[in-house]
Amino acid sequence: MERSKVLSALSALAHEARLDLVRLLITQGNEGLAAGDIGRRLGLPASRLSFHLSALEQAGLIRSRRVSRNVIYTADLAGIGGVMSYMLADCCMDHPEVLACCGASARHALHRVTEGDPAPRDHCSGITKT
Amino acid sequence: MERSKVLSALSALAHEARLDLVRLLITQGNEGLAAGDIGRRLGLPASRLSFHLSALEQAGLIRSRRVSRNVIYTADLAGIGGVMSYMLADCCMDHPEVLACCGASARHALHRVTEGDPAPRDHCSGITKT
DNA sequence: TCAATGTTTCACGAGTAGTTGAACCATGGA
DNA sequence: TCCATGGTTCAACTACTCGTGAAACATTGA
Repeated sequence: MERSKVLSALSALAHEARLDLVRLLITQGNEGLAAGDIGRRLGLPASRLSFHLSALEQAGLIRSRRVSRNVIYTADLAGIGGVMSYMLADCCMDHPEVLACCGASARHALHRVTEGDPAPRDHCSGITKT
Repeated sequence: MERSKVLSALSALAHEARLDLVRLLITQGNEGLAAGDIGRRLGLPASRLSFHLSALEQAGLIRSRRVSRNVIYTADLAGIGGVMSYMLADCCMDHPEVLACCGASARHALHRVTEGDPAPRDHCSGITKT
């Protein structure tokens, strides 16, 4: 993934409403959610919602399709994953101490390869900060 | 990690110079780098550099310590990891398709548990986007 | 104490992002 | 064709961020 795409994605994510939007859409899976439903759930007025949705779509984090009168939005999982991958691998160089914080997620990523060694998600707060 | 901290971290990262800064500092490990050296390496004027460094420090992504005349900056690996962890787990709900994009990083996180199945980092671009 | 070096802070102007409400476009049903 | 509904775009304003250069501060050595 190109650097400029990552930057625009980070910039898109760096907003409370848009982070909520991504989170909500991820929970909705491929089915997605109509713009109106999103606005009702998040309590956003239509024009602002549309503004934020187009910012996220521009950044490659969500997708849209028209279904009758509704516009259905879905999370672009590959786009989101690409940003995370860039951050972890290209920016953080897969630094062990950074990745340790994502331990739980990493386990999911490997389809629960391991069973022992809990290494809880909030492990980060206990990391030595020399 | 709190939501507001994640937002300020994302906002801090959403800038070319600051992403470079984090990347550079991560490669320098605990030893870190003096502000002046950073400026020389990245070709940033002192005032701009200081501005960006303090933004990153405020966001909990880097740390500083004074050593004689120099101010040494280091990456705050726990802070960075915390943001990544929040994004993967709390925002993306550990969604398998998102995590699949971080496959290589995930493997590192598990201390090279697996040896086979390369699953290259740019796997994301090949993910089915239904 | 003074000068040199390293770094931060400040004031300013330019550009960009965010919010709001109204107007507009697209679609489907009467 | 007309109206209602669902979304988007626009204009205007505010607020914030960025970059620049000059000034200020901190530390060290002479």
